[in-house]
Amino acid sequence: MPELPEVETTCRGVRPHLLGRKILAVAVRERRLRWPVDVAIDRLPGQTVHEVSRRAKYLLIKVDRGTVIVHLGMSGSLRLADPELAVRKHDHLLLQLDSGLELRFHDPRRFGAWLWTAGNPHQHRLLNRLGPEPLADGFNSEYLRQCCRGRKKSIKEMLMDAAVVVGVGNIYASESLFYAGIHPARAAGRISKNRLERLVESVQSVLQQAIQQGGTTLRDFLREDGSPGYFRQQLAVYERKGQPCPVCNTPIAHRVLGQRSTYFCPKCQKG
DNA sequence: AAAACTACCTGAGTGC
DNA sequence: TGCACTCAGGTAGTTT
Repeated sequence: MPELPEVETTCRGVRPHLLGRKILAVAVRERRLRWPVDVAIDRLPGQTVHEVSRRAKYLLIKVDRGTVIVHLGMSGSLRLADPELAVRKHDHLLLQLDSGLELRFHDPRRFGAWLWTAGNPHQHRLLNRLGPEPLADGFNSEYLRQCCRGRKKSIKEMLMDAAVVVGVGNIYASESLFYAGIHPARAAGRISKNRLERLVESVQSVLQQAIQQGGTTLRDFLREDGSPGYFRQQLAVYERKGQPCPVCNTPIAHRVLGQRSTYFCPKCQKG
């Protein structure tokens, strides 16, 4: 589930527990994540955390000799736990801190990642071709128009393309298009400037509201203290097939787009 | 260049 | 109760 709001929530949640803390010990209980856990992670003990930030859906934890790059994948979550607490199934990685707490990475599907770079993390091959942050100035209607010009791909797939804009996954793509009144299957190149402008605003307001609610918990996502995100209650269309549109009461429709479940209101999102 | 599709993995839910 | 099956939030990599 983790899309931008969930990763941002995690980032804000773990940051105060990590900043300035020294890592005392590391236990890699399962190395087989999306890629094998980088062996540099085993050498974290003794290093101090200097910065915790987010780029796209990646968490960046800067320590003495480089940066840990964490991705939550589809089912990952980070949690601060009392080390005495029993380790759960799928707790793949444990970082013992000098505060007495332990950072635990839990990821049933193992699509997450723990990578390392000694240099500038933004130059890392997984990060250096990413599009702008949706909540930054670089993501605006003029930019989006350039991206969409001449493209036949659906606007929803476009929003989910990290080279166009980062952090917008399957849930927030459907939600944003609903608020912009744009049909998710519409060819990206055939949307007017005004409507793209409205889409930029929708993406930003949906993400901001989701961050305020601590993200969306559908199945796996939990915050650093184990609590869920509360944005699920605010979802207008996602996973609401057949239920009334919050605006016009028309039953929400569902179809597959780019092999992903897509939800929309057939009346509010005609064009 | 862009679009289409595959792969990675576990668990929840459904239908027989 | 059990088995077979489908589906799920991400995204790099390969093929068309």
